[in-house]
Amino acid sequence: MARTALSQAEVEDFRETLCETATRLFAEEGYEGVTLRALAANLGCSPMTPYRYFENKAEIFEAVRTSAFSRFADAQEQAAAGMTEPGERLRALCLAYVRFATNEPHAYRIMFELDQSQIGEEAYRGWNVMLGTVQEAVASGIIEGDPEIVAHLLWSSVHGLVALHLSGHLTLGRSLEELMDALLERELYHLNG
Amino acid sequence: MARTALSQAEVEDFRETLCETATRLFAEEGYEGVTLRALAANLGCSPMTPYRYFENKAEIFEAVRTSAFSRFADAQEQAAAGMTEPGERLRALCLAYVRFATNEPHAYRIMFELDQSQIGEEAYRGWNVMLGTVQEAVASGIIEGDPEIVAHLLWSSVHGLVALHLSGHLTLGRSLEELMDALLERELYHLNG
DNA sequence: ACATAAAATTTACGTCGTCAATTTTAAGAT
DNA sequence: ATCTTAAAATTGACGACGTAAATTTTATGT
Repeated sequence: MARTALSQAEVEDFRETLCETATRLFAEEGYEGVTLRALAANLGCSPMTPYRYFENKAEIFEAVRTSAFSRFADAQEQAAAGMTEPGERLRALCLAYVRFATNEPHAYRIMFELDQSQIGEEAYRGWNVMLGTVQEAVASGIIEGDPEIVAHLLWSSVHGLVALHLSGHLTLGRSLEELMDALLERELYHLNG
Repeated sequence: MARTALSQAEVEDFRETLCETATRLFAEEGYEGVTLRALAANLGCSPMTPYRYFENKAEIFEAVRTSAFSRFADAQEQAAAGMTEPGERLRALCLAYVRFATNEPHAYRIMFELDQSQIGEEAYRGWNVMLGTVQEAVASGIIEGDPEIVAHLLWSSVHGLVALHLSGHLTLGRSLEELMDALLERELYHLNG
Protein backbone atom coordinates (compact mmCIF):
# COMPACT_ATOMS: atom_id res chain seq x y z
CA MET A 1 0.00 0.00 0.00
CA ALA A 2 2.98 2.26 0.37
CA ARG A 3 6.61 2.44 -0.51
CA THR A 4 8.69 -0.29 1.15
CA ALA A 5 11.51 0.58 3.46
CA LEU A 6 15.07 0.16 2.22
CA SER A 7 16.44 -3.33 2.72
CA GLN A 8 19.24 -3.94 5.17
CA ALA A 9 21.51 -4.59 2.19
CA GLU A 10 20.59 -1.33 0.47
CA VAL A 11 21.27 0.61 3.64
CA GLU A 12 24.56 -1.19 4.12
CA ASP A 13 25.50 -0.50 0.50
CA PHE A 14 24.91 3.22 0.80
CA ARG A 15 26.73 3.37 4.09
CA GLU A 16 29.70 1.64 2.54
CA THR A 17 29.78 3.84 -0.56
CA LEU A 18 29.51 6.92 1.61
CA CYS A 19 32.29 5.66 3.83
CA GLU A 20 34.57 5.01 0.86
CA THR A 21 33.91 8.43 -0.63
CA ALA A 22 34.44 10.07 2.74
CA THR A 23 37.70 8.19 3.19
CA ARG A 24 38.92 9.38 -0.21
CA LEU A 25 37.89 12.99 0.39
CA PHE A 26 39.40 12.84 3.82
CA ALA A 27 42.70 11.56 2.43
CA GLU A 28 42.75 14.44 -0.05
CA GLU A 29 41.50 17.31 2.07
CA GLY A 30 42.36 16.34 5.63
CA TYR A 31 40.07 16.26 8.59
CA GLU A 32 38.70 19.80 8.75
CA GLY A 33 38.66 20.07 4.97
CA VAL A 34 35.79 17.67 4.45
CA THR A 35 32.32 19.18 4.59
CA LEU A 36 29.04 17.29 4.50
CA ARG A 37 27.95 19.39 1.54
CA ALA A 38 31.07 18.42 -0.41
CA LEU A 39 30.62 14.80 0.59
CA ALA A 40 27.02 14.89 -0.65
CA ALA A 41 28.10 16.50 -3.91
CA ASN A 42 30.65 13.72 -4.43
CA LEU A 43 27.96 11.14 -3.74
CA GLY A 44 25.56 12.86 -6.11
CA CYS A 45 22.95 13.36 -3.44
CA SER A 46 21.64 16.26 -1.40
CA PRO A 47 23.38 17.38 1.77
CA MET A 48 20.67 15.89 3.98
CA THR A 49 20.58 12.39 2.49
CA PRO A 50 23.49 11.04 4.55
CA TYR A 51 21.48 11.87 7.66
CA ARG A 52 19.14 8.97 6.95
CA TYR A 53 22.10 6.60 7.14
CA PHE A 54 24.19 8.26 9.83
CA GLU A 55 23.25 10.24 12.90
CA ASN A 56 25.61 13.12 12.15
CA LYS A 57 29.05 14.07 10.90
CA ALA A 58 30.76 12.61 13.94
CA GLU A 59 29.20 9.21 13.30
CA ILE A 60 30.30 9.34 9.67
CA PHE A 61 33.86 9.91 10.74
CA GLU A 62 33.62 7.12 13.29
CA ALA A 63 32.76 4.84 10.36
CA VAL A 64 35.68 6.18 8.34
CA ARG A 65 37.90 5.64 11.33
CA THR A 66 36.74 2.09 11.93
CA SER A 67 37.40 1.23 8.29
CA ALA A 68 40.89 2.71 8.63
CA PHE A 69 41.53 0.53 11.69
CA SER A 70 40.31 -2.42 9.67
CA ARG A 71 42.72 -1.78 6.80
CA PHE A 72 45.50 -1.25 9.30
CA ALA A 73 44.74 -4.56 11.00
CA ASP A 74 44.71 -6.31 7.62
CA ALA A 75 48.17 -4.92 6.87
CA GLN A 76 49.45 -6.05 10.27
CA GLU A 77 48.04 -9.54 9.89
CA GLN A 78 49.41 -9.87 6.38
CA ALA A 79 52.86 -8.71 7.48
CA ALA A 80 52.85 -11.16 10.38
CA ALA A 81 51.74 -14.03 8.16
CA GLY A 82 54.78 -13.62 5.94
CA MET A 83 57.32 -14.22 8.72
CA THR A 84 57.93 -17.19 10.97
CA GLU A 85 60.77 -16.14 13.27
CA PRO A 86 59.50 -13.77 16.04
CA GLY A 87 62.29 -11.21 15.53
CA GLU A 88 61.67 -11.00 11.81
CA ARG A 89 57.96 -10.91 12.38
CA LEU A 90 58.34 -8.05 14.83
CA ARG A 91 60.31 -6.08 12.31
CA ALA A 92 57.80 -6.86 9.56
CA LEU A 93 55.01 -5.60 11.82
CA CYS A 94 56.79 -2.34 12.56
CA LEU A 95 57.60 -1.88 8.89
CA ALA A 96 53.99 -2.45 7.92
CA TYR A 97 53.03 0.00 10.66
CA VAL A 98 55.16 2.87 9.41
CA ARG A 99 54.23 2.14 5.80
CA PHE A 100 50.53 2.28 6.54
CA ALA A 101 51.06 5.60 8.30
CA THR A 102 53.07 7.07 5.42
CA ASN A 103 50.66 5.81 2.78
CA GLU A 104 47.54 6.98 4.60
CA PRO A 105 48.65 9.81 6.86
CA HIS A 106 45.19 11.30 7.29
CA ALA A 107 43.68 7.93 8.11
CA TYR A 108 46.46 7.29 10.58
CA ARG A 109 45.88 10.61 12.29
CA ILE A 110 42.17 10.09 12.95
CA MET A 111 42.92 6.60 14.15
CA PHE A 112 45.21 7.73 16.94
CA GLU A 113 44.79 11.44 17.50
CA LEU A 114 41.09 11.25 18.30
CA ASP A 115 39.79 9.77 21.51
CA GLN A 116 39.73 5.99 21.44
CA SER A 117 36.85 5.42 23.84
CA GLN A 118 34.18 5.41 21.13
CA ILE A 119 35.65 2.79 18.80
CA GLY A 120 34.93 -0.89 18.78
CA GLU A 121 36.73 -4.17 18.55
CA GLU A 122 38.25 -3.47 15.14
CA ALA A 123 40.69 -1.09 16.80
CA TYR A 124 42.26 -3.92 18.77
CA ARG A 125 42.92 -6.34 15.90
CA GLY A 126 46.18 -4.70 14.86
CA TRP A 127 47.29 -4.31 18.44
CA ASN A 128 46.61 -7.96 19.16
CA VAL A 129 48.92 -9.02 16.33
CA MET A 130 51.69 -6.93 17.85
CA LEU A 131 51.01 -8.20 21.37
CA GLY A 132 51.00 -11.81 20.20
CA THR A 133 54.28 -11.38 18.38
CA VAL A 134 55.94 -9.78 21.38
CA GLN A 135 54.69 -12.65 23.53
CA GLU A 136 56.31 -15.09 21.11
CA ALA A 137 59.50 -13.06 21.12
CA VAL A 138 59.62 -13.15 24.90
CA ALA A 139 58.80 -16.86 24.95
CA SER A 140 61.59 -17.58 22.49
CA GLY A 141 63.98 -15.52 24.60
CA ILE A 142 64.94 -12.79 22.11
CA ILE A 143 63.26 -10.13 24.27
CA GLU A 144 63.04 -9.88 28.03
CA GLY A 145 60.35 -8.46 30.26
CA ASP A 146 56.60 -8.48 30.79
CA PRO A 147 55.19 -8.97 27.26
CA GLU A 148 52.28 -6.59 27.82
CA ILE A 149 54.54 -3.81 29.00
CA VAL A 150 57.09 -4.44 26.27
CA ALA A 151 54.39 -4.46 23.61
CA HIS A 152 52.97 -1.19 24.92
CA LEU A 153 56.40 0.41 24.95
CA LEU A 154 57.24 -0.81 21.46
CA TRP A 155 53.87 0.28 20.09
CA SER A 156 54.20 3.67 21.76
CA SER A 157 57.70 4.16 20.43
CA VAL A 158 56.76 3.37 16.87
CA HIS A 159 53.68 5.56 17.18
CA GLY A 160 55.83 8.37 18.55
CA LEU A 161 58.21 8.12 15.61
CA VAL A 162 55.36 8.08 13.12
CA ALA A 163 53.43 10.88 14.79
CA LEU A 164 56.40 13.22 15.02
CA HIS A 165 57.36 12.35 11.46
CA LEU A 166 53.88 13.13 10.15
CA SER A 167 53.77 16.49 11.89
CA GLY A 168 57.27 17.37 10.75
CA HIS A 169 58.93 17.35 14.16
CA LEU A 170 61.67 14.92 13.17
CA THR A 171 64.60 17.05 12.12
CA LEU A 172 67.12 14.28 11.66
CA GLY A 173 68.11 13.54 8.09
CA ARG A 174 67.10 9.91 8.37
CA SER A 175 64.13 8.15 6.87
CA LEU A 176 61.36 6.89 9.08
CA GLU A 177 62.27 3.30 8.29
CA GLU A 178 65.90 3.87 9.25
CA LEU A 179 64.85 5.28 12.60
CA MET A 180 62.45 2.43 13.15
CA ASP A 181 65.24 -0.04 12.49
CA ALA A 182 67.50 1.79 14.91
CA LEU A 183 64.73 1.61 17.49
CA LEU A 184 64.27 -2.13 17.00
CA GLU A 185 68.00 -2.71 17.08
CA ARG A 186 68.21 -1.04 20.47
CA GLU A 187 65.21 -2.98 21.73
CA LEU A 188 66.81 -6.23 20.65
CA TYR A 189 70.18 -4.94 21.81
CA HIS A 190 71.00 -7.56 24.36
CA LEU A 191 70.34 -10.25 21.77
CA ASN A 192 72.86 -8.97 19.23
CA GLY A 193 75.41 -7.23 21.41
CA MET B 1 46.96 66.55 14.69
CA ALA B 2 45.44 63.15 15.09
CA ARG B 3 45.30 60.22 17.38
CA THR B 4 48.69 58.57 17.87
CA ALA B 5 49.22 54.97 16.91
CA LEU B 6 49.50 52.43 19.71
CA SER B 7 53.00 52.07 21.07
CA GLN B 8 54.94 48.90 20.54
CA ALA B 9 54.51 48.16 24.24
CA GLU B 10 50.74 48.63 24.14
CA VAL B 11 50.45 46.33 21.17
CA GLU B 12 52.65 43.77 22.88
CA ASP B 13 50.60 44.04 26.06
CA PHE B 14 47.34 43.36 24.28
CA ARG B 15 48.83 40.50 22.32
CA GLU B 16 50.07 38.95 25.53
CA THR B 17 46.76 39.35 27.38
CA LEU B 18 44.92 37.89 24.42
CA CYS B 19 47.35 35.01 24.26
CA GLU B 20 46.92 34.24 27.96
CA THR B 21 43.14 34.35 27.72
CA ALA B 22 43.20 32.19 24.61
CA THR B 23 45.47 29.71 26.36
CA ARG B 24 43.09 29.48 29.31
CA LEU B 25 40.00 29.10 27.12
CA PHE B 26 41.79 26.58 25.00
CA ALA B 27 42.77 24.55 28.06
CA GLU B 28 39.13 24.52 29.15
CA GLU B 29 37.32 24.01 25.87
CA GLY B 30 39.83 22.26 23.65
CA TYR B 31 40.93 23.28 20.19
CA GLU B 32 37.69 23.38 18.21
CA GLY B 33 35.79 24.67 21.23
CA VAL B 34 37.34 28.11 21.21
CA THR B 35 35.63 30.70 19.03
CA LEU B 36 36.87 34.18 18.29
CA ARG B 37 33.59 35.60 19.54
CA ALA B 38 33.99 33.81 22.88
CA LEU B 39 37.59 34.93 23.07
CA ALA B 40 36.54 38.53 22.45
CA ALA B 41 33.82 38.27 25.10
CA ASN B 42 36.39 37.02 27.60
CA LEU B 43 38.66 39.91 26.70
CA GLY B 44 35.82 42.39 26.98
CA CYS B 45 36.21 43.61 23.45
CA SER B 46 34.35 43.19 20.21
CA PRO B 47 34.95 40.17 17.98
CA MET B 48 36.90 42.21 15.45
CA THR B 49 39.37 43.86 17.83
CA PRO B 50 41.81 40.92 17.88
CA TYR B 51 42.18 41.35 14.14
CA ARG B 52 44.15 44.52 14.64
CA TYR B 53 46.72 42.56 16.63
CA PHE B 54 46.67 39.24 14.77
CA GLU B 55 46.11 38.41 11.13
CA ASN B 56 43.51 35.72 11.83
CA LYS B 57 42.53 32.85 14.08
CA ALA B 58 45.39 30.69 12.83
CA GLU B 59 47.93 33.31 13.84
CA ILE B 60 46.36 33.59 17.28
CA PHE B 61 46.76 29.89 17.79
CA GLU B 62 50.32 30.02 16.55
CA ALA B 63 50.97 32.50 19.36
CA VAL B 64 49.24 30.23 21.88
CA ARG B 65 51.30 27.37 20.59
CA THR B 66 54.58 29.24 20.81
CA SER B 67 53.82 30.21 24.39
CA ALA B 68 53.08 26.57 25.16
CA PHE B 69 56.44 25.57 23.72
CA SER B 70 58.01 28.26 25.84
CA ARG B 71 56.46 26.95 29.08
CA PHE B 72 57.45 23.44 28.09
CA ALA B 73 61.05 24.51 27.52
CA ASP B 74 61.08 26.28 30.88
CA ALA B 75 59.94 23.08 32.57
CA GLN B 76 62.61 21.07 30.76
CA GLU B 77 65.36 23.52 31.67
CA GLN B 78 64.26 23.66 35.27
CA ALA B 79 64.15 19.87 35.52
CA ALA B 80 67.62 19.60 34.00
CA ALA B 81 69.01 22.23 36.33
CA GLY B 82 68.06 20.19 39.38
CA MET B 83 70.12 17.16 38.44
CA THR B 84 73.85 16.72 37.89
CA GLU B 85 74.28 13.08 36.94
CA PRO B 86 73.27 12.50 33.26
CA GLY B 87 71.14 9.44 34.03
CA GLU B 88 69.20 11.23 36.73
CA ARG B 89 68.92 14.30 34.56
CA LEU B 90 67.54 12.22 31.72
CA ARG B 91 64.90 10.75 33.99
CA ALA B 92 64.06 14.19 35.37
CA LEU B 93 63.60 15.47 31.83
CA CYS B 94 61.27 12.65 30.88
CA LEU B 95 59.32 13.08 34.08
CA ALA B 96 58.94 16.80 33.45
CA TYR B 97 57.88 15.93 29.92
CA VAL B 98 55.04 13.61 30.89
CA ARG B 99 53.96 15.93 33.69
CA PHE B 100 53.71 18.90 31.38
CA ALA B 101 51.62 16.82 28.99
CA THR B 102 49.28 15.61 31.73
CA ASN B 103 48.92 19.05 33.27
CA GLU B 104 48.31 20.81 29.97
CA PRO B 105 46.95 18.15 27.61
CA HIS B 106 45.38 20.62 25.18
CA ALA B 107 48.55 22.68 25.02
CA TYR B 108 50.57 19.54 24.46
CA ARG B 109 48.33 18.45 21.62
CA ILE B 110 48.61 21.67 19.61
CA MET B 111 52.34 21.63 20.18
CA PHE B 112 52.89 18.28 18.52
CA GLU B 113 49.80 17.31 16.56
CA LEU B 114 49.89 20.35 14.30
CA ASP B 115 52.47 20.84 11.62
CA GLN B 116 55.77 22.06 12.96
CA SER B 117 56.97 23.97 9.91
CA GLN B 118 55.40 27.27 10.96
CA ILE B 119 56.87 27.58 14.44
CA GLY B 120 60.04 29.33 15.41
CA GLU B 121 63.06 28.80 17.56
CA GLU B 122 61.11 28.46 20.79
CA ALA B 123 60.06 24.98 19.70
CA TYR B 124 63.65 23.77 19.79
CA ARG B 125 64.59 24.94 23.30
CA GLY B 126 63.07 21.94 25.04
CA TRP B 127 64.46 19.57 22.47
CA ASN B 128 67.94 21.02 22.87
CA VAL B 129 67.89 20.31 26.60
CA MET B 130 67.09 16.69 25.86
CA LEU B 131 69.69 16.43 23.11
CA GLY B 132 72.37 17.95 25.33
CA THR B 133 71.58 15.57 28.16
CA VAL B 134 71.71 12.54 25.87
CA GLN B 135 75.06 13.78 24.56
CA GLU B 136 76.34 13.93 28.14
CA ALA B 137 74.93 10.48 28.85
CA VAL B 138 76.75 9.07 25.82
CA ALA B 139 79.93 10.92 26.74
CA SER B 140 79.81 9.53 30.27
CA GLY B 141 79.21 6.05 28.89
CA ILE B 142 75.82 5.25 30.39
CA ILE B 143 74.23 5.17 26.92
CA GLU B 144 75.66 3.95 23.64
CA GLY B 145 75.06 5.12 20.11
CA ASP B 146 74.86 8.26 18.00
CA PRO B 147 73.53 10.91 20.43
CA GLU B 148 71.31 12.55 17.83
CA ILE B 149 69.67 9.28 16.90
CA VAL B 150 69.31 8.17 20.50
CA ALA B 151 67.81 11.51 21.47
CA HIS B 152 65.33 11.29 18.61
CA LEU B 153 64.35 7.78 19.57
CA LEU B 154 63.96 8.63 23.24
CA TRP B 155 61.98 11.75 22.47
CA SER B 156 59.76 9.86 20.05
CA SER B 157 59.17 7.08 22.53
CA VAL B 158 58.14 9.41 25.31
CA HIS B 159 55.97 11.36 22.90
CA GLY B 160 54.35 8.12 21.76
CA LEU B 161 53.55 7.13 25.31
CA VAL B 162 52.13 10.55 26.10
CA ALA B 163 50.15 10.82 22.87
CA LEU B 164 48.56 7.39 23.18
CA HIS B 165 47.85 8.06 26.84
CA LEU B 166 46.14 11.38 26.08
CA SER B 167 43.93 9.83 23.41
CA GLY B 168 43.05 6.87 25.61
CA HIS B 169 44.83 4.20 23.57
CA LEU B 170 46.88 2.86 26.46
CA THR B 171 44.89 0.00 27.89
CA LEU B 172 47.46 -1.22 30.36
CA GLY B 173 46.63 -0.62 34.01
CA ARG B 174 49.85 1.29 34.63
CA SER B 175 50.36 4.97 35.14
CA LEU B 176 52.11 7.03 32.53
CA GLU B 177 55.06 7.60 34.84
CA GLU B 178 55.42 3.87 35.49
CA LEU B 179 55.54 3.19 31.77
CA MET B 180 58.02 6.00 31.25
CA ASP B 181 60.25 4.50 33.93
CA ALA B 182 60.01 1.09 32.30
CA LEU B 183 60.97 2.69 29.00
CA LEU B 184 64.00 4.42 30.52
CA GLU B 185 65.03 1.27 32.34
CA ARG B 186 65.09 -0.63 29.07
CA GLU B 187 66.99 2.17 27.35
CA LEU B 188 69.60 2.12 30.10
CA TYR B 189 69.40 -1.69 30.18
CA HIS B 190 72.97 -2.53 29.35
CA LEU B 191 74.12 -0.20 32.11
CA ASN B 192 72.20 -1.92 34.90
CA GLY B 193 71.94 -5.51 33.63
C1' DA C 1 -4.51 5.44 -11.53
C1' DC C 2 -4.69 6.22 -6.83
C1' DA C 3 -3.48 6.26 -1.94
C1' DT C 4 0.19 6.23 1.25
C1' DA C 5 4.32 6.01 3.67
C1' DA C 6 9.29 5.97 3.01
C1' DA C 7 13.03 8.54 0.99
C1' DA C 8 14.94 12.58 -0.65
C1' DT C 9 15.17 17.39 -1.26
C1' DT C 10 14.48 22.17 -0.23
C1' DT C 11 14.22 25.73 2.89
C1' DA C 12 15.63 27.87 6.94
C1' DC C 13 18.20 28.73 11.48
C1' DG C 14 21.99 29.68 14.38
C1' DT C 15 27.02 29.91 14.51
C1' DC C 16 31.37 30.35 12.62
C1' DG C 17 35.53 33.31 10.58
C1' DT C 18 36.11 37.58 8.67
C1' DC C 19 35.30 41.77 5.16
C1' DA C 20 33.50 46.40 4.75
C1' DA C 21 31.24 50.31 6.51
C1' DT C 22 30.63 52.99 10.42
C1' DT C 23 31.34 55.10 14.85
C1' DT C 24 34.24 56.30 18.69
C1' DT C 25 38.44 58.06 20.56
C1' DA C 26 42.61 60.75 21.52
C1' DA C 27 45.89 63.96 20.26
C1' DG C 28 47.76 68.45 17.66
C1' DA C 29 46.16 72.91 15.80
C1' DT C 30 43.39 76.95 16.31
C1' DA D 1 38.00 74.90 24.92
C1' DT D 2 36.83 73.36 20.43
C1' DC D 3 37.68 71.55 16.03
C1' DT D 4 40.23 68.24 12.88
C1' DT D 5 41.93 64.10 11.76
C1' DA D 6 43.69 59.63 11.65
C1' DA D 7 43.92 55.54 14.41
C1' DA D 8 41.22 52.19 16.88
C1' DA D 9 37.10 49.89 17.84
C1' DT D 10 32.57 48.45 16.85
C1' DT D 11 28.65 47.18 14.09
C1' DG D 12 26.56 44.95 10.33
C1' DA D 13 26.77 41.88 6.68
C1' DC D 14 28.34 37.72 3.82
C1' DG D 15 29.20 33.13 2.66
C1' DA D 16 29.89 28.52 4.56
C1' DC D 17 29.12 25.29 7.98
C1' DG D 18 26.15 21.42 10.54
C1' DT D 19 21.62 20.22 10.81
C1' DA D 20 16.22 20.76 12.19
C1' DA D 21 11.84 21.28 10.01
C1' DA D 22 8.91 21.50 6.12
C1' DT D 23 8.10 19.99 1.66
C1' DT D 24 8.31 17.24 -2.47
C1' DT D 25 9.31 13.01 -4.89
C1' DT D 26 9.07 8.08 -5.40
C1' DA D 27 7.75 3.30 -5.15
C1' DT D 28 4.58 0.12 -3.81
C1' DG D 29 -0.30 -2.52 -2.56
C1' DT D 30 -4.93 -1.79 -3.84
